[in-house]
Amino acid sequence: MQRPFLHPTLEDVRLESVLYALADPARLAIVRTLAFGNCPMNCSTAAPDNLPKSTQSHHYQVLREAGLIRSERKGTEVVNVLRCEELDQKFPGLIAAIIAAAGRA
Amino acid sequence: MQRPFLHPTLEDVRLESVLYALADPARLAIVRTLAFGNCPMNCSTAAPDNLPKSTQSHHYQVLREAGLIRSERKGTEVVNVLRCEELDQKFPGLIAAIIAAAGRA
DNA sequence: TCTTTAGTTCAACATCATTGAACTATTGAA
DNA sequence: TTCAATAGTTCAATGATGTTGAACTAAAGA
Repeated sequence: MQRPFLHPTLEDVRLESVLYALADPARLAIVRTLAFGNCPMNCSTAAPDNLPKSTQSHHYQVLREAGLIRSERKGTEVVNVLRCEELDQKFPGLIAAIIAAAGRA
Repeated sequence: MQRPFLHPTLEDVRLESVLYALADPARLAIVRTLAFGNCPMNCSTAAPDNLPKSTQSHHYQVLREAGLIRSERKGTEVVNVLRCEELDQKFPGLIAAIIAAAGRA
């Protein structure tokens, strides 16, 4: 058994970390894919193509530690979901506005 | 006469750059101060205390190039305003959500 | 047990941020 | 005018971060 992932509590989620995490094009793309897919998705599926696995892994870690996603091991995969309801409770309208804004690029 | 500041057109403003600019605590503080002051404000006034001038200058450049603020020289000062109406046109609700979210920290 | 799959960790290198020191432009006073 | 003060800018050095190939691990399936 591998050690489980650590996720910040909603209280510990910081706005700066959320913005920082979403300021990267690859991570923003992952979040959009999770948002529109609205179901758990493994890492490679939600990530942009041609992104090296080690880079992918790093980006998921940043998203997780910022509190944007929740990850869980399922067999050989890691499945991820957006923590949107929680985040919207803490930062009303923020994630929705960012995802909408990302749609215009 | 010093060379004038360059500001991206609204069209050239990229979401990633906006998020990146606001992911820094000092820059977020500057933006909040400009938002609540709702009038042109010089650099030192809007910046957090004890921030070295060269660092300040760097942060204003990042905010300017991201399209968040508009700067103009007035005598020995540089006065800055938030480009909020413009930004809200391009990214509806985004800046408002971020400023509101920043208020809860 | 062996192989495949999916992801992680490590280490090296590249890129970027911070800031002291020197500089510039403008203003106001003498 | 000249001089000093004010407000920012630029440069260069250092420190902190991001990216990624290579080696590794854990689970699943043949």
